[in-house]
Formats: sequence, C-alpha cells, structure tokens
Amino acid sequence: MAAGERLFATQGYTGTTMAEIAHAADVAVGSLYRLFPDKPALLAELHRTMEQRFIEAMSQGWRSVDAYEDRFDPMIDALMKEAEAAQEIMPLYAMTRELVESADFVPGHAMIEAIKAQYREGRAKGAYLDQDPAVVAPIAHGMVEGAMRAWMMNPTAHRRRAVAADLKELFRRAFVVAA
Amino acid sequence: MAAGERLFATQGYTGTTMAEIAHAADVAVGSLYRLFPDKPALLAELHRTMEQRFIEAMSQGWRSVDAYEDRFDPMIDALMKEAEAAQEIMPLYAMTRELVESADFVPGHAMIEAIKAQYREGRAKGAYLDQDPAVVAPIAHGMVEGAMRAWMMNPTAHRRRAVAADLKELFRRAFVVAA
Amino acid sequence: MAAGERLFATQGYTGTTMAEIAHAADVAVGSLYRLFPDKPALLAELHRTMEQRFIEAMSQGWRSVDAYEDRFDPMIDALMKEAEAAQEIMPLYAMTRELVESADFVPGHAMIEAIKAQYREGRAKGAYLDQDPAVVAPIAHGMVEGAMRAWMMNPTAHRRRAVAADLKELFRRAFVVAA
Amino acid sequence: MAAGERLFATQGYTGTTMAEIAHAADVAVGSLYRLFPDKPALLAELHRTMEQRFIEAMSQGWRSVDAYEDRFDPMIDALMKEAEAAQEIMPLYAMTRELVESADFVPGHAMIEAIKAQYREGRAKGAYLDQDPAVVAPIAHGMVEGAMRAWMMNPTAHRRRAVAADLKELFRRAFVVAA
DNA sequence: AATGAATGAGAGTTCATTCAT
DNA sequence: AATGAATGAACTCTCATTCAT
Repeated sequence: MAAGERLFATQGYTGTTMAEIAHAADVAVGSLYRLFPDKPALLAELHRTMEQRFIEAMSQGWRSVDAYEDRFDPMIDALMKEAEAAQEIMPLYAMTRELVESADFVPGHAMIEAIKAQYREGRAKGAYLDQDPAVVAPIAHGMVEGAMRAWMMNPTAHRRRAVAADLKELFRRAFVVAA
Repeated sequence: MAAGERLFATQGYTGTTMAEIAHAADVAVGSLYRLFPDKPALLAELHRTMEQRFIEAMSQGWRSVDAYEDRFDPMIDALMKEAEAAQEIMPLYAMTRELVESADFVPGHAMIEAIKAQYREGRAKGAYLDQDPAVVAPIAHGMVEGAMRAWMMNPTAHRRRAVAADLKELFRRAFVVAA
Repeated sequence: MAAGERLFATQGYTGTTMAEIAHAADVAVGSLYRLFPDKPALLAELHRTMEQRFIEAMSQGWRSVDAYEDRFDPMIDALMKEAEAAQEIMPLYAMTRELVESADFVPGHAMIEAIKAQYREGRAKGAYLDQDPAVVAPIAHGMVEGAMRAWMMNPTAHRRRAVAADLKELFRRAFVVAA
Repeated sequence: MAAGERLFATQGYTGTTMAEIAHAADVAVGSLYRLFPDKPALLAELHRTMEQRFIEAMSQGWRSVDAYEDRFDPMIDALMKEAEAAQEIMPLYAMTRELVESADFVPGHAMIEAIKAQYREGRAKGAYLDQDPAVVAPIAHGMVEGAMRAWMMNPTAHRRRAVAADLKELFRRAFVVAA
C-alpha cells in the first residue's frame, strides 16, 4: 500500500501499472492480487485508509475540547497537520473522485458522515445553527477541501497557519450560534 | 462535445471510447482527432466549457444586485439553477480532477479566480471580511461544491431550494461584515 | 517530386506522410493524387528518376572515350560526381529495395541492364573478359554501390577521389582483358 | 523468429502484422513484445541473425584453405551455399535497408567489417593488392550482393555454380597480387 | 483542375489478470 | 503461499485515400 500510495500520487492512477507497484513493493504481481481483487480495489483501499486517517485526526481534535463553540479550532488544526504529514500523497485524495465510483465506496462519504454526526451533536446542545446536517455537512466538508487546496497551492508552514486561522473564523461565523 | 458530455457523464472517462463518442456524434473517429489532439484534451475542453457556464451564471447573478451584502443570494440561485440544468452531466464536473493534470488546465482554477476577484471587490467596498482572498476563494468554492453535492444526493426541486437557502445563510454569516 | 525526395531522404518513407509532401510542395493532397496513383508510385517515380540520372551520367562518361579498355575511368568519375551532387538524397537510393517491389519496377534493374549492354559491347570488341553479362552486370553494379557506400561513410571530396581511384583499378583488373 | 522470417520474406515488412507473426508462432501478441521491444526491433534481430549466418559461413570457408590467394574460392562457395539454403528468406536481406535505420544496427555493416579484417590479413601477407581495406571491403561486399542478386534472378543449381565461378575469377583478378 | 475536410479500416502496443509451477 | 511468464482483449491514434465543393 505504501508503494501504491507513492506511485499513484506521483504518476497518477492510469499512469501506474500493477507491475510497477508490485516491483516497488518487492512482491510478485500475483501476490498483489491475493490482497486486492483488482486495481480499482487497491485505489479504493488506499483512499479509504487515507480518509480514515483524516477522520481519526478530525475526531480526536474535535473531542479534545469541551465547549462545542470551540471545538472547530483543534479540529481544524488536527486536519491541517494531517494534511501536512500526508502532503506528498494528497494528490491521491483529489484523484479518486471518478475512479472509485464503481464499488460501494464513495470518496468523501465517510468523512461527510462523521461531520454530520458532529454537527448533529453540537446542534442538539444548542451550540450550532439549526440547519439541516445533511446539507451543512457536505458544505463544511467542501470548506475543508477548499482550505486544503488553498494550502496545497503554497505549501509552507506559514501559509498553513494562515489558512487554518481563516478557516477557523469562517467555521465559527458560519456554524456557531453565539458567533 | 454533446456526445462526449453525455457519454463521459454516464459511463465515466475510461469507460468511454473515442469510437463510441464518434459514433454517437455521427462523425468518424478521425474527425474527432481533427478537433481535439487526444482524448484528455477532449475531456479538458468539456470541463473548461462547463466551468465557463458556471462562471458566467455566477457572474450574472452576482452583478444583478447593487448591495454587495446581498449579492450572494442571486449568485447562489444562479449557480443552483445552472446545476439543475446541467444535472445529468454534473458527474463530469467531479470527474476531471485527476485526468486533466496534464495540460495547463486545472479544473476549478478559473472559477476560484472569478470568486477571488468578486471577493476582492466586495472587500474593497468594506462589505466583506478582511481576509486573504487567496484563502477565502478556494474555501467559498468548496462550499459551493459541497452544496451541489448535497443537492445531487437528493436532486429534487424542493431540496434545491433548501440547499440554496442554507448556503445563502452560510455565505452571509461567513463573509459579510454586517452579518 | 523535389519535396518528396527531400522528405523521404530525411525522414524515411514511412516517416513521411502524403500531407507533409503536399504541404512542402505547396499543393493540395488531392493534387498529389492527380499525378501519382498512390504513395508507393510516388516513391517508385522518385527512384526511377534518380536511377535515370545515374544511368545518364554513367553512359555519358562511358561514351566520352574511344578505347573500351579506358572507358571505366570516366564512367566512374561521372558516377561519383553524380553521387556527390545527389548526396543528400542518396538515402532514397538505398531505401527503395523493399518498397517498390509492388509494381513492375525493380530498383536497380534499369541500371543493371545498362551495364549489361555496355559489357556486351566491350566484350564483342574483345576488350572485356568473356563472361556472362547477366552475371557480370549485377556484380559490377554491386561494386559501384559498394563504392558509393564507402564514400557515404566519409563523404569528403578527398575520399571521393580515393574511392574512385580504387574502383577504377578494380574494374580494370576485374573486367579488362589486357589488364 | 522463424515465423517472422517467413512472413516478412513473403509478405514484406509492412505487409505483415505483429498479430500474424504471433499467430503463426502460436504465441500471444504480448509474448512477442516480451521478446522484442517493437516491430522494427524484431526485423533488426532477424537481420542480425541472418547476417551472422553469412559471416559464419564466409569465415569458415575462408579459413579452410592455407594460401591466401586461394581463400576466395571456398569462401564464395560457402556464401553461395548459404544463400541457397536461405533462399526463401533472401528477400529479408535486401529489405532491411531503410527499416533498421533507427537503432545502432546498420545492415551489412558487420559483414563489411568481417571482410575488412580478412582483407587486411591477406594484404599483410602480401597476397592482396595494397589498397585501403575501408574502400575495398564495401566494394567486395557489393560484389557478393550483386552475385547473389544475379543468382536470385534465376535460382537454379546450375546457375549458382556459374555465378560462383564468375565471382571467384573476378575476386582473384581484382584483389590477388599474383593474378 | 484544385482543394482539403472527412473518412474509417487497421495497426501497434499496453497491461490487468490468470494460473501452472 | 508466492511467483511472474503468458495472455489477448481492447484502445488510442494515424494516415492513405476519396470526393463534394
């Protein structure tokens, strides 16, 4: 999977052959097919894992603070830090859109669901605006993706902090009741 | 191009052959290659056109109102209306990410630039928050994409209005000074 | 035809398209097809012309001297001079072997026939060895081709003279009775 | 390679598809590409092999006699015998001229080099004329090619002997000092 | 007569996938 | 379980040739 991540991210999905991945991973092609039924499945698995990492980081940040009003801040910090760590494989994240449409796996879906749950929770506590989580979650997700895009255009530590700061303010203004 | 839009959107990029497109368009394969140097170029052109349509609609909505504070509303209405019109080819929009990496064309870039210009203008008038347009624009773009995604999950007219209403409020709270 | 010569010689037969030739000649593709039934026919025509030029030069040299014993010398000079003039299109000459097999035209045939006639004439005069012209002519032709090849490997004026001198001596020793 | 030889020789290079060769050889197309990077490479390999066979035969004949003055005779016999054995694929030999221009492989080059070495050796022994081997070798090679051509025009055993006899005499007269 | 856009058969090549070893 | 040679379907792209204008 490490080999797949690296190669897909640098050469693109179509631009990478199963043979290359097998070679980079020092296994035989046949062994690859023992772990993943086919090429799309490998990409899907890669994406799933990556998404899971983001969700994990996000949730951890989220739960690290009591007041729902302030939970976005550590959440965003955690996400941006994760993005920085995953920097060289971020293209994978943007990539998958078309390619994983096949299976039951829809890229971004799991993360949106996680956001939806968080929003519901905060709204129940009266901390967030009374809006439809099914609408708000994809939008919030889009905001995060947009922020990451902004950072990727200029991937310095300084910019990362600036982007995070802006995103925090926007989240607060957009979703928090008391803002 | 109409044939390409339709087929790519329904069968995916890889799932569609140049021969199919040529056949659907009632021309010879060679003629396709007379207009587009290769398959990625056709997809890029399709995407460019689609993006242009969105930018056009957005700008028109934007300029239809004087007060900058209120410009988001018609803008969002225009975008959502456009999305509804383009409903069956919307997958194209999400698709292109990986595929057009080759050329000088980056999907979403043109739209983000347009949003950046709008934000700068409104900020100069003192109507919008004093934040970096280079950061705000991708985020706003992500919000729109998220909203469209929310709508695509449940593409009814009723939902469209609900999504538009939520997005309007979020934009206002997030970006407008007087909010 | 000038365009064809140049392009075939530089880019090879397969590497040159009819469109390129037409463009270089500042005519339309259709017009090319008005003059030559197809691509091989154009190459054949080119080769025929080139061969004719060599035959012409050879014959002129040949007839410029009375004694048959001495006729090879001016003949070889004329041929080498022609080769130098045609230097940049010489690849054409080597090329055609496979490609013109189609038509009734066989590259080299006309030249071999010319040599055969010359040999017969000289043999009738008792100046040349009593050998089968049908065997001697292709061999003599091969000698000329070999000499041209030797020169092409190192296409300087000095080498041209050296090659010509060697070839003259070999011809004399090989074919002339009194040698 | 046997399939390639046969098909190229009968149908020409362009007239033969990789699929045909694969089918004739009872392997899959992909397996062909496992052995030869592309079509020209296959032709080049075929030619190389064939040339090697001729060089082998030539050298063997050459070394079968002590006196340098007499070495041409067995050499020519060996070459003509080889040509007869390879009769049906001889077209291959004439073909390659244009097609193998790509690689570092130049048809005929290896054989010319072999002849050059032989000539140098014989000249050092004082048996051959004192001429530049770099010039003589291509010419001698041309003589052999011409003789083979003469034979191919009328490929009977009787003619083969006649051609061989003439070629021997010409070689002796042309290159041997004592002649 | 000249044009050159349109044609579409056809070829080379790739590569995901299999399966005998 | 691991291997990787063999497979061959399938795809993109080219280009000689035609023919309506």
